[in-house]
Amino acid sequence: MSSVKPEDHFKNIISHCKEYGYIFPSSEIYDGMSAVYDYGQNGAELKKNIREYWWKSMVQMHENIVGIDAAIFMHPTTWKASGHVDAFNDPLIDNKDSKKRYRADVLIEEHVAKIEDKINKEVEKAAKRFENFDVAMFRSTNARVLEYQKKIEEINARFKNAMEANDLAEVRQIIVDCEIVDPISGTRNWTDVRQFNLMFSTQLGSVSEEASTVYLRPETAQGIFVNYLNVQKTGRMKIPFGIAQTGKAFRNEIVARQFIFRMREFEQMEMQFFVRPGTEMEWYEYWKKARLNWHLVLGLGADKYRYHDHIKLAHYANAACDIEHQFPFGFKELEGIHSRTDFDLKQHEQYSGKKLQYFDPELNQSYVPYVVETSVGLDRLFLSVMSSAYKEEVLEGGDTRVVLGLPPALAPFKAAIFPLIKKDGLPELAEKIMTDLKFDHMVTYDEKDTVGKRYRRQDAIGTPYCITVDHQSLEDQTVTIRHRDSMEQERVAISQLNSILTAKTSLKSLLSQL
RNA sequence: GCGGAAGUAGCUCAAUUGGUAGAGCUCCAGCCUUCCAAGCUGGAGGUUGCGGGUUCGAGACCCGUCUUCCGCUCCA
Repeated sequence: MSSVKPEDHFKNIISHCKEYGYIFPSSEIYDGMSAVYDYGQNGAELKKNIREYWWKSMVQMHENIVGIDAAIFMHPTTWKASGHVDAFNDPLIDNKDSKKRYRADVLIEEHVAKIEDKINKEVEKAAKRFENFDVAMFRSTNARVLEYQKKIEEINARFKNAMEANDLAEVRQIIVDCEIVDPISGTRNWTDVRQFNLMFSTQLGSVSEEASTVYLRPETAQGIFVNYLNVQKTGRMKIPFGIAQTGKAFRNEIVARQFIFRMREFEQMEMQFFVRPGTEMEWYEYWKKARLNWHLVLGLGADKYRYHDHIKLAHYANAACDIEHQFPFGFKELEGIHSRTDFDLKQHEQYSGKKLQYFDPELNQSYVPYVVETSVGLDRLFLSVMSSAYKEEVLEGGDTRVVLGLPPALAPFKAAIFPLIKKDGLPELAEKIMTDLKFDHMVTYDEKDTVGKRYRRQDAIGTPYCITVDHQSLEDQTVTIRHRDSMEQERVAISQLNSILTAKTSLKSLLSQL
């Protein structure tokens, strides 16, 4: 480990990503876009390799999982059914003194809860005072309780009307009228209520009068749910089975930061596993384990991963956990495993009017399947790999090197091929080796500068092997192959290079450990 | 969104109280021929994030704006 401070460590990783063609700020010549990044020549390769590792581990390695590629545009009703139109619309309000931001609806709900507490206290007090206490009678007759109850109903009705009418000024007025104070500053110095719609919307249709509002999908999962029956029927899928998908999703985050950790445009890799109701917890446990193992096989360090079980569950889930990874800025969510019950399919049944059931021949009955979801952010995964792989080493003799210890199967280039010197026919032989290997492997060629410099350049982009052609190569058709991590060399026959690279750098080397 | 810090070459950073924008590394073309970044010669690369203002003169001072980092907040 280096002695670099954590915040510098993260900065260095970001700089390294830019300097070596992994990640650039988007539209940088126009000053960039907040929280939008572009993948460069090496980043695109690494990202593609991670995606492929995921896809093959899901689709190719499981006979009962198939992949789809749904459109980003979906029928607007999809998002009503999924709950995103409502749940993704948060009215927010700031307190000008404490500078804290709150969800306006939460403030009002908490205020209502406080009044309910008061009712309960009245009931408790009365219960102590009277024998043969009739709670229901007390609640329906006590003047003070009735007054509280009336207040609650008034507030709830006002709030409901305000939200339905999208009247944000009225929402603020409710907060003012209820004399709600900021718990921190204790003041009522509120800003206006503002609506943050976390879904991006756009217009479909070229003529504005005929155009309708569509959303850029905030998750890929719904593309799977709306196609669940198509895939089940045409693929003759038998429960339990899964549908996998990778693709872009979009969220208009209020605050999007920490490099590519939270972006407004990002790529998800999701798999929805359809199971018989009642068996979902077994499958939830199965995928929880399987997914952690998938991460561990990357070899970036077992201590960098941990589970985080959700206590507060989303509206659709009956169990949920995250796999967290230790990023330079702490343990953060990398992947989510959720038992989503039959919520989504039931919702789509209701909104579409189509039956989304499965006939189970073993049970001889039809049902809406339960769903266990695994959902991982590809960009986060990229950052987890990059930040774990980045090392600043101090070598014997005091000089330093920056090396990306990428898993060889994920590295953009599997090998670099060098002539030791740029004459005596060495470049010609090196280029011939290159030409032979490139049908099967991503390889690169370099003849500039001393060979030591070239090794370091490859270390910096994470190339696991460097193949050097020297004078001996011309005589006995052997070359040296130099290992990135140990910097050790061995001499091998040119004819063996292809199979060596296949054995060490193909995805099979990872998939076979699952 | 609020508070703090910052923005000068591809990267890391200089530039005295306001007085001609520089260095190292990288990169490119050669020379040299050596298995772990360090030899030699030459070269490219900047309206100092952007826009105003003060001044004889602004990289520096003032205002606005954009972007990034840290903290708060948010994350179905």
